[in-house]
Amino acid sequence: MKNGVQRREVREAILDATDRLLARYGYKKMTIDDLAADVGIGKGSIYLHFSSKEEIALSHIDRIIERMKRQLNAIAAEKETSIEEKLRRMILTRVLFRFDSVQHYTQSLNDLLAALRAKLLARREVYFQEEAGIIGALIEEGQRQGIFEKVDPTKTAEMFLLATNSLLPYSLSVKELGERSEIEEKTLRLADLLLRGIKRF
Amino acid sequence: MKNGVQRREVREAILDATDRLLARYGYKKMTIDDLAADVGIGKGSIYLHFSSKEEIALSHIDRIIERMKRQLNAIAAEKETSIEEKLRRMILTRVLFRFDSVQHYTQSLNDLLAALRAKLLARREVYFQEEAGIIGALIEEGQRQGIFEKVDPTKTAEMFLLATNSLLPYSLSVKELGERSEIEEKTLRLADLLLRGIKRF
DNA sequence: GCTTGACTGAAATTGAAATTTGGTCAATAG
DNA sequence: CTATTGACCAAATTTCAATTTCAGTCAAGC
Repeated sequence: MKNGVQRREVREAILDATDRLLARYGYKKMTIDDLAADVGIGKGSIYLHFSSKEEIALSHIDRIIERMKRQLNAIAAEKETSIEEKLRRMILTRVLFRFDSVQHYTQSLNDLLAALRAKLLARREVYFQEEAGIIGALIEEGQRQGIFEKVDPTKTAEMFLLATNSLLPYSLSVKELGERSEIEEKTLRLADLLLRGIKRF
Repeated sequence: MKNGVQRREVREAILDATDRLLARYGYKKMTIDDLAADVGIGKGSIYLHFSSKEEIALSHIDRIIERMKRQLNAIAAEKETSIEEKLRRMILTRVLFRFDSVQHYTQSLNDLLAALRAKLLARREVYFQEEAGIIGALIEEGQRQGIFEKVDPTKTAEMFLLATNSLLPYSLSVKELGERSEIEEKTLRLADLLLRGIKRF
C-alpha cells in the first residue's frame, strides 16, 4: 500500500469524483464502475478506501460538513471581530455553505436522501451536536464578556441552529428553497433576531 | 341536490373518512371506492363534492390548517391575556396542532408528500402568508402598546414561523421528529428567544 | 333532481427473463 | 512481497407483456 499522503489523495479524488457523478447522475445511477473510471483507478481499488457505495456517499457528505466546520472554526478564531459579528457570520456561513455545496445537484438530492434516509438522519444528529458545540463555545465567551444574558450556551446554540434549519437544503431542494440572495437575507434577519434575544441591555 | 347544510355535512364526512383511510392505507393505497364505502355513499357521489382524488387530499390538509388558524384567531381574540403570552401560545399551538393532526399517520405522510409535492409546496406558501398575517397583526398591536421594537411586523412574523418550521412534520415524519414533549419544550424555548428579540427594554 | 355503480381507458402491478451492478478475490503488475 | 486490478458472482434492478386496478364518467334508476 502507498504511503499515507498518497492514500489520502486517492481518497479525496474518489470523493471529488463522487461529487461530480452525484451531480450528473444522482446516487442510484452513479455506479462504482463509473466512479473508478472517473478517478482512473480499478474498481477494486475503490474498496481499498471505502467499504460500500453507501459509505462513499456518506463520506462525501461528511466532507462537506467537515469543510463547513473548518470555516466556522476559522471565524471563531478571528481576532478583531466582535463575538456578535462572529456569530452572525457563522450562522450565515452554515446556511450558505451548505446551499453552495449542493447547488449543482438540482433534483438529485432527493434521490440521495431517499437512499440514505436512515443513516443520514443519524449523522444529522451528530453534525448538529458538533455545530452546536462550536457556536455554544462562542456564546459562552460572550457571556464571560458580559454581552449576553445568562442562558444555557449549548441549548441556546441548538436553538440558533434549529431556527435556521428550515433554510438548509434538506427536504427541500435548492430550487425549492428559492434564490440564494433571499436565503441570505432571511438568514441574516433571523440571526439578528436571535442574537438580540440573548443580548444584554 | 340536498340543501346547503346537508351538502356540507357529506363533504365533512368525506374528509373524516379521508383522515381515517390516509392513516390506515396512505394516499396511494386509499381508493375512491374505499372512501365511498367508508362514508356510505356511492362512488359517483364523491365527485359531487370534489373534482379529483388529489383535491380530496388537499382539501383534507386545508381543513387541518383552517382549524389551526381558527385556534390562532381564538387566542388572538382573548381578553385578559398579554400580547406576549398570546404570541407564545400561538407559536406553540401552530407546532403542536400540526403535530397532533398527523400523529396517527406514522409513516404514510411521506406517501402523501411524494404524491402531492408540487401542489403542496404552492399551498404551503399560502398557508405561511395567512399565518404570518395573524401573527403579524398581533406584533403590530404590541408595537402600538410600546412593548415591541419598531420592526416590520409581517417580516418579523415570517421569521417566527420560519424559525419554528423545522419542528413541523413536513419532511420528517412525526416519529423522526421525536417526542411530543421535546417538541413542546423546544418550541417554547425558541418562542421565548424570538420574543425577547423584539421586546423593548 | 339527486344518487349511483357498471363501465372505460389509462395507469399500475405482476411475474419471468434479461441486464446491470455492488462487492469479492485470484491473478497480475511492479 | 505488496498494491492493484478486472473477471466473476449473487443479488438487485430493469424490461416487457399480460393482467389487474383504479380514477373518473355518465346513462339508468330511485
